[in-house]
Amino acid sequence: MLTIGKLGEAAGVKVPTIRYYEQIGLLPEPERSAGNQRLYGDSALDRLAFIRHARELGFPLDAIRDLLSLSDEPDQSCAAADVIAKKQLTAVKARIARLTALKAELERMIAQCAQGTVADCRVIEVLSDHSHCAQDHRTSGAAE
Amino acid sequence: MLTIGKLGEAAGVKVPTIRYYEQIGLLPEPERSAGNQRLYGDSALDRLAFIRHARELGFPLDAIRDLLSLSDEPDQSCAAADVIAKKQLTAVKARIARLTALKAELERMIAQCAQGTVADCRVIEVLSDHSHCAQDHRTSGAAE
DNA sequence: CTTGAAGCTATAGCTACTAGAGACCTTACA
DNA sequence: TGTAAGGTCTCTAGTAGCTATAGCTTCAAG
Repeated sequence: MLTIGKLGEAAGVKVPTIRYYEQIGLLPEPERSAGNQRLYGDSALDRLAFIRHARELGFPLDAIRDLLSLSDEPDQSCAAADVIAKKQLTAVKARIARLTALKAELERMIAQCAQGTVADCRVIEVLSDHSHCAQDHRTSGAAE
Repeated sequence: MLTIGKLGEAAGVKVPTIRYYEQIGLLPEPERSAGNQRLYGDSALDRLAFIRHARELGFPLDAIRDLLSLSDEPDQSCAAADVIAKKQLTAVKARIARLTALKAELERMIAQCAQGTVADCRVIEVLSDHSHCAQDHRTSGAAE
């Protein structure tokens, strides 16, 4: 049996975050010790690790909730989980594309920024001029 | 003179967001019409475009505030702006690396997810197992 | 048996917006 | 000149996903 601190350490999740996940119903209420402290078994660790990795993959908590409900009822079709994963993959690809363009923009900004005064510095100028925009700059509004 | 709606359209920023930026002091209070509606000149458009692009580049509002204060006093050294941009570049690079690893993970998940029941589906298994983690998975905690 | 770390609840705060209510202004057209 | 549509006004509250604080209790080591 793990205390909340040990569980958090094992899963790489901060203690208040675990309590938050319990509060919003992502984690079930655990057993308590005689002194009212939470005690977790291995299944809680698995579940929390699942949540953590899904968060790192960019899944919103609602999607994670869906995925967990699938695993809680394992006779359902896999198609639903597959749909969620594919949707996330699309979003991840879009983010990579956008960040790559932004990286180029930042690099150009830094290259143009001589070590003079701000008056000579193009960082600000570059950022206020639309004509410098990278292509995908306007097709954004995605889940950030 | 632009109304707030035209300004938002020109800069690609929603109207409530402009009012929000004014509220937190990123934009100065503009002139008003006889009927108390905001009226903006070109300098407001430049400033808002700057903010928008900086946001898209991933700068937090605090960093943008710093950059704006630099451009408001253009005799200062450019070094500060350069430092901010470089810091952002590092963060952007890290995010790209992480997302690329995550993309591979999702692709493998989808490939492994046969169209059977969840019991056969490895989506959840992959996500709860640390040993499947990509390398940089643990070096995160970055600005998301 | 004491001390210090870890845990408890509850509430408030954070970033960067977004949405809604209900009133007012502006403009285009008849 | 009237009116109707749609833009704008202020204000408040809500969103996601946590994080921080206060003030208390419990646990484990020495």
